Amino acid sequence: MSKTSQPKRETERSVEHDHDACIQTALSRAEKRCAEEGERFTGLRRQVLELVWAEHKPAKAYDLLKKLSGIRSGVAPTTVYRTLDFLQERGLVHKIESLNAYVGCSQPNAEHSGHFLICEACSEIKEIENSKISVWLEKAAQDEEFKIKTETVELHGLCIRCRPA
Amino acid sequence: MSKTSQPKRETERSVEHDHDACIQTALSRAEKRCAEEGERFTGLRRQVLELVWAEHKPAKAYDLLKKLSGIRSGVAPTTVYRTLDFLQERGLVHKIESLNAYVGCSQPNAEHSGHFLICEACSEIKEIENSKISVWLEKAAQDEEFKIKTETVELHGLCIRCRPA
DNA sequence: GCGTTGATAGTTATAATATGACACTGCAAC
DNA sequence: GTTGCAGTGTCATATTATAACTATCAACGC
Repeated sequence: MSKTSQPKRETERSVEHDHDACIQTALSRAEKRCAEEGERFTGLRRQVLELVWAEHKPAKAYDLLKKLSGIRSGVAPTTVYRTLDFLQERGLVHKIESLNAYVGCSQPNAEHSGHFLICEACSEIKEIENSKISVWLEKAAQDEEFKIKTETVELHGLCIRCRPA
Repeated sequence: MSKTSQPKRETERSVEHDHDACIQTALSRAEKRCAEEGERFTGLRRQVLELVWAEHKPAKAYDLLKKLSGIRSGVAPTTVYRTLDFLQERGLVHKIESLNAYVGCSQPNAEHSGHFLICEACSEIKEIENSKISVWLEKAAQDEEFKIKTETVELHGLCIRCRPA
């Protein structure tokens, strides 16, 4: 949560991943995106986004609620859901429907539904940047003359670190 | 719900779709599938499956609960969820994660997660039989060396009948 | 047939997730 | 500085889902 970068912790990811920098990037992108749209990136919104980005894992609304209560007062479920809705509408977080949980969006500039790889073992979530998926799905939908508006694609399984060698 | 086929109603679908036959097919497939696995296809299970299949639309657990209460006694949430779990495990129904609702599975023999087209306008759900989708998703996952176990693919939009000409 | 056993279903309670409606506050545009 | 509205606080409640325990039933060996 600090603005200054911490020494890397040797988690599964950290060898190649400076997560404090990762969070900072997300926050500045959010700031920029809100500015572009004439929306205010308030303290509450920043805090919630920061908490969602705390890990590359799904964050449950009521867990966010608990953590948020630790850093400000007058926090109710509404507070959290309202803020998550705001962030979702601006493409700053995605809801993972199959988990009732939220993750930070790694490419908030694009107009897109997210596509996710979700590890059953370590819970880490990776958003796939593969735009071919949408093209493929469009193709499949066209066979039925169906016009896609939003895509929920959540692939559960084992990530590279958790799958047996 | 009757065993005998009713005259077709002129719903959006019915011109080409005899839904009573559709339900009957689903029920006999379920019966067969349970028999194969040495499971009992009890009255409760049949009633729940029948209710799920009442329409090609997502059925909410608590709506099923209400309807079920109309045709038997001692029905509680547990009753419904337990039965839905049973049916899901045998591939007879799918849960639509993005709606917290259930639909009958149209291809219960296959070992598969479902892929769905969900119309925002009329709520009808169509399960896509396109096996290429899984192949494509596997391919995308392989880039990340991710091993997929289950796929949630729910495409929201407008079906052929509801999209503007 | 009869008792044993395991699966099925009933019962009660409660947890987890999410929304609605209204009031207050403080920033920003004028 | 006032006014208006977005943002937040507050309270109440709806919706979705599970846990733990009990009772019942049906299949099987004897």
